[in-house]
Amino acid sequence: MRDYKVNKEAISESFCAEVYEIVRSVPVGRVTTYGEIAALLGKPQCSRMVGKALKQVPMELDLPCHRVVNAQGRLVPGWEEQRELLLSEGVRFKKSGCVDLSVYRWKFDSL
DNA sequence: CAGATGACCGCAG
DNA sequence: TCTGCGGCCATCT
Repeated sequence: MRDYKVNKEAISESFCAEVYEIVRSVPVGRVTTYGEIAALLGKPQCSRMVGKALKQVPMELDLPCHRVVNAQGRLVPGWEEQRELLLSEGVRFKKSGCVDLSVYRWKFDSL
């Protein structure tokens, strides 16, 4: 509790703030991609920043960052728990271990 | 300004 | 499925 400078690369607050809002709006049983979020932010080519932002997201925010996958329907490398979390929400995987984006891809149009 | 990094994207073999 | 390549953008050193 001395300092909260846990941020290593602290990207723009407005950027991560937008990401948080979007990810937090993802309903259960649905997933979204980094490119989608980046596009909603007005920067479809800035998908990398989205991933970096999610990485620095504290779990205290209760963000379902596990519902965010890449455009290939693949999950986060090194995070095996993500698959279990999605399974618990009713998300099915292909035999390859990828999410069926054609079914679970969520569009930010509910708000 | 230049170089390095990253939970990306798409293509090719 | 995996690996390599180049490209994109933001941030750090």
